[in-house]
Amino acid sequence: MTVRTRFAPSPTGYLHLGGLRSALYTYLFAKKNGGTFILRIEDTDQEREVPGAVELIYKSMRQAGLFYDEGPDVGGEYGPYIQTQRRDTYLPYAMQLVESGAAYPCFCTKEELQQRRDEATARGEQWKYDKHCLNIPKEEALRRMQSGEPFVIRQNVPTTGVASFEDAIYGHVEAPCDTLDDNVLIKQDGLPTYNFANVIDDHLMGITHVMRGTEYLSSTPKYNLLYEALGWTPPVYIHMSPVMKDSSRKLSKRYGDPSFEDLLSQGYVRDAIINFIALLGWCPDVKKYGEKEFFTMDELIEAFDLSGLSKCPAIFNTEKLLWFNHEYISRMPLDEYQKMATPWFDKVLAGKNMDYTMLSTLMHTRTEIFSKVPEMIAFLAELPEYDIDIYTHKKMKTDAAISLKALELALPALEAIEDFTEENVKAVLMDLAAKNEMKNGQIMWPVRIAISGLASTPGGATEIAYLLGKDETLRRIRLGMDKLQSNG
RNA sequence: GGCUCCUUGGUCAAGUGGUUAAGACACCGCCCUUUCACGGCGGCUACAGGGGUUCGAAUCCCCUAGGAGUCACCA
Repeated sequence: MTVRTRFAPSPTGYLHLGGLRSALYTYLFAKKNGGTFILRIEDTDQEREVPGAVELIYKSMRQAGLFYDEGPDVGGEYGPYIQTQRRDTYLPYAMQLVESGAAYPCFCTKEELQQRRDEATARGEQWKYDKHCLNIPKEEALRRMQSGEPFVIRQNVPTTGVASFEDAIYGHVEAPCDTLDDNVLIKQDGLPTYNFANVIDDHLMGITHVMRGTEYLSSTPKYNLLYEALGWTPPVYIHMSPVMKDSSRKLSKRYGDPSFEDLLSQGYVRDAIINFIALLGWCPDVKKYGEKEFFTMDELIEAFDLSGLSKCPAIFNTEKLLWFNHEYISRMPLDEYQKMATPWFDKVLAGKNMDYTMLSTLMHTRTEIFSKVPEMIAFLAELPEYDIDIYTHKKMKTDAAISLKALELALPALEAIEDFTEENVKAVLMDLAAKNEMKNGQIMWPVRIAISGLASTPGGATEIAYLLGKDETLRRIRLGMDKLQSNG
């Protein structure tokens, strides 16, 4: 049997991280088994549809590297892959169920339902559809449907017994039928609800493995009843635990939690996000992969196995993502780094004519996330205000007096350099330390403080001096000397 | 509230009756070093609680507690 899986989002906005992870696992499972990965758009709720969301999904999937074999914009033999474009396929199946008694038309208005629901609530009862319209004789019901009276079609769930299914992760799951409601299958607007569309489309599209979030765990027994009534074999169900913001809240845009797009624009790199997300709720077989935690997409495909999926919700924690991001950035080739970093450099250094290649070598292994780059290098554009206390450093054996001396020595020495390269600056300053019997740090530390104004910087004194250029370096050293003198 | 599912350190997690209960991130030391970062070494912290079953339980069963999901003409 060829594996066919699908990712079936509804176009209500951006691709959130929970959705991204579901899509990733579904993709990995298909590819691992040499199967087909399908994208299907579930847009049966026309009111919730957000304009442009479908295109956003296509774009995000590609950015994430999740290439589907079949889908609305790539075609396939089982299309269309947008449910509203399949609107006529659902009713005949619903009528087949009506015919067999597994479903029935319902003419109750929303107002009537609301009233009965309120009454039930007032009596302290749990509301469930009361099968009111199940009592209408079939001929009368058909006549009313044909006469144009508004109707919906409801699933006729048995009142006794249990409904169940087998889940690849959670095992046997069952629910007493009397706790299950007669859900609407076909809405008044003629479109199916998720409860019906997922069954019909998964079957029609030949989906062998249904992978989705655990929010469907408790309604899946009902779906199996539908498969049964239709005489179809249910797919293998694989329910995936959610991604949480904290122990009690799911990740959601409503609370400002980042989407995949947001993460990218903040300067997280794609492969780091994918690697991190993959390991959030799934663990590769330790026997085969040991402590390995860096995986390319191909390696994820190779390693993916359902037995590594976790049953419990995982909290999305940016600390580790940040670490992955740092690692991925450090490992990328320098030129690639420079290409990615340039727009961020430009935010504070545009027009400064700075050596971006040199800057890149300094920032390359120090960049955790690109959005932090501008503030890390802002001191190059403008010397920040600083307190002379930072000239004092115990380990470097520096204080204000030594620092002043160091700057006094450094100024003419640097001034004398013709070709102001990093190597030359370094040679001069090291030489200075040696000749004056000072520790390297006693020269380097004060110079770096004077030209950066910061206790810690990407790169040391010599690299920064080179980046700033001779004039600016000398200007900042003089400023430092002034500061030290006036406070001394 | 009913139903369903879940519960190993702060976080991600390994573990499927016998382990000194891995590893990673974070955090804290120390080393390296012209700062920071990187790197190296070391440290801290966990089986939700209570009952069983068993020679032996994080692993099996029950109860309690906590959490999540669901109970729409949303998906």
